Amino acid sequence: MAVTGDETAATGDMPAYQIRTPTTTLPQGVVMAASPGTLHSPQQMAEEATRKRELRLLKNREAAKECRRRKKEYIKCLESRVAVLEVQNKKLIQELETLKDICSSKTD
DNA sequence: ACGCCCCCGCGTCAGTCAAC
DNA sequence: GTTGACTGACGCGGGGGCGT
Repeated sequence: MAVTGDETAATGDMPAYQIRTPTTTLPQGVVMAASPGTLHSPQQMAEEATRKRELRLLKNREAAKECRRRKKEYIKCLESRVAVLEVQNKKLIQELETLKDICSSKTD
């Protein structure tokens, strides 16, 4: 089989594109937050909240892109597997017909 | 040229899950 | 309980095909 066949190997009921691998890398240019103990004024708190939100959106944006890429790959993989199985099915049907012919000619 | 429809990719939100 | 990663769902905008 040309397909990897690992879509159910690791997690049972989870599609391959859903298998979660830990990612700790941040997008370029992202700076981690200052520790909460260093914050003082309400303005600083608000700026920190805004910065955190922007960071979260940025990361989620990247995660969504990656998620869609994996999903497309997964679907592509399934489609090629379908193609392989269809060819295999045709061959088996053909073989069955041949065997039927042989059997019927013998009983005649 | 124009409107309409369909498809695709994107950004965002909300919910879930696992790790801590 | 909190946090971060992941993903389904939703809405939006752009591009292409098609009929008028």
